Amino acid sequence: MRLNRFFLPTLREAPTEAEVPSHILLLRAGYIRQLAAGIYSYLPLAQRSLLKIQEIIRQEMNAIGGQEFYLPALHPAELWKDTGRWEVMGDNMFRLKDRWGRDMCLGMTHEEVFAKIAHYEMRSYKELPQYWYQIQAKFRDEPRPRSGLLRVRQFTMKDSYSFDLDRAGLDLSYNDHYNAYCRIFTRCGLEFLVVAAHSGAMGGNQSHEFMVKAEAGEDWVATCAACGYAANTERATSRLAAIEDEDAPQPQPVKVSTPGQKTIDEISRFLKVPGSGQIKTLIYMVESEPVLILMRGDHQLNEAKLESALATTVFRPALPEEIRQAMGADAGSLGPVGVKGFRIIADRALQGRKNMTTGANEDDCHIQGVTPGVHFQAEYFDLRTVQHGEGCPECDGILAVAKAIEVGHIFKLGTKYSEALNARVLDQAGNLHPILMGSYGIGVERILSSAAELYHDEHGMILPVSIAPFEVIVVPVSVRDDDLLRAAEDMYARFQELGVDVLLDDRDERAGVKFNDADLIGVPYRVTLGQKKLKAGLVELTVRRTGERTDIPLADAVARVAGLIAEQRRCLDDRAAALERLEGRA
RNA sequence: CGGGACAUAGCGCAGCCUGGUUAGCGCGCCUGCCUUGGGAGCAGGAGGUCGCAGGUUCAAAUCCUGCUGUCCCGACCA
Repeated sequence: MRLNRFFLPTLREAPTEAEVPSHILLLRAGYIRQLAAGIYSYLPLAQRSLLKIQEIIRQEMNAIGGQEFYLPALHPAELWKDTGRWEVMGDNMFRLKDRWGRDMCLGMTHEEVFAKIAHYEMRSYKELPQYWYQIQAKFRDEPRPRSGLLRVRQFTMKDSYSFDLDRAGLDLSYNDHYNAYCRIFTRCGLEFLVVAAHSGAMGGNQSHEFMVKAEAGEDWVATCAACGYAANTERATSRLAAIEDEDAPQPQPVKVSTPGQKTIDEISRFLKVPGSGQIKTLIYMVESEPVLILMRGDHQLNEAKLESALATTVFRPALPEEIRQAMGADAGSLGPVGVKGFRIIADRALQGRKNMTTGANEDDCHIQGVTPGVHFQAEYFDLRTVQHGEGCPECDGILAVAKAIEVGHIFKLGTKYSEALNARVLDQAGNLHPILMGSYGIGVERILSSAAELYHDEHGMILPVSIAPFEVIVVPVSVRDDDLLRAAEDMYARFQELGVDVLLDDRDERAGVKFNDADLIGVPYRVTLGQKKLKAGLVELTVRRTGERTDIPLADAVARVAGLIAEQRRCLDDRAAALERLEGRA
């Protein structure tokens, strides 16, 4: 491509609406422009990069036997009503009506549509397993789009679905996808980690997320450097230091006056009791019934874990009026002792504790000497969010908690959708079985954004060669010098002959402008042609990642750079292949 | 949905508090000269419904009300 005719609207300054590095860079480098909140146009640079990412995904999906489909983005409501997700998805779903007033929606994901096809067409276990995938736009009316392409309302997802007769088959399908995903992200040049994850609204019972550590991420992952334990904090557990409580001085709790003291910290100071010696009482409305949730004072409730414990998604923190009506006191003076008629669930960290402090259900009063199991009964679950620096649950190591971007997520769905949509096959014995499904997603734009987050400097992006929109840029420092221009044109033509994605900066601009643009858009290699060196038969090669510059003979420049690019690609491919051996499953 | 902020030229901003004739600045853009190894220099020029709609006023970018849009902080997900 000739830059002279290429649409490259680079910005010298960062637009104010952008805060995270990838957003700023993608805007500045002329990759994207915003159309509305969370809706972006992809300009030629972005499109080139995204197509390369999609091609890598295609190759790896095809390699495990995946078959590419292309399903509608526009769905009839009935399909989603059949699985109950018409209601479950709530305001996150874009809804519309057709001219006859029929309810329609834009697809948020495609379990329903694929399962429907399976329902119509799959009859026998002999047809299984199947891996079906597509690369398609998804629509989600996010409450808060943000961070450029990281959280948007329309995005491109590679979604695949596996169909198996039984559990063992699903396990194999899941592993195939697990391995394919490792290869995909590796070939895209990302450093990533795989973590145990919460299944959420998707249903199913096992899932992993593929995470790229980055400040701009919206997820938190807990990892142990010692044993490799890794989990989303929605799932992560940790080893807590044991606490030896003294026996309470009296058999019954004692009420104390705590005027104006509401928070855990205030009580700590006022009563000289650390947060770990207190019971924090939260009231949630669960399917419109108040439920008491008890946490150790210094611990945080994790709503994803609460969802698992309650086995419902219909809950929310109670409003102040609801709290007063249920408990007879305001938040800040609540406790489980003497409460009747409400469900009480408690975090496991309270099990075996004694002589604790909590609210008395009377404003400005607390009680001390409370022992779980003696002064109140509760159902125990793991409900707390792990904290940085706590002990690893699987070894003697220490957990680190870091922010991360979710680039992929794989689920074992089971039969939720196949049962709802009646996708069944006959087994060998002639019995009907609902098909076991798996669901596997990759956020295509998030790969690009993650790369930009991971690899940039003050000059711009430094994209991996496998996903960079161009592999090399040829820069004659002046196009008014015929010799330079001719040499550059010649080099450009020879790169093209070799199938290298080459950009020729034939703009009549000063060298500095060209260098800055090349740096900004993140082209991995730059060949600079200047008068002096050219007379000596030399050109300059600059490696974007390292900034390293070397003079090389004009005569071998093309072969040399093409070789470097191929070597870089091979390096990523080799790493992907090595992963496969490591897992040894696919 | 709760909380906070912003909206003036393509981008970044000033002006608004304390209303007043032609709304400025930097970058970018166009023309010419000059320059050509890290966003140069000189001269000239184009470009604005001051987010929208009402209101107050002799007079509104400026004050008031409503709306819309965008961003940021909390609950959802690729």
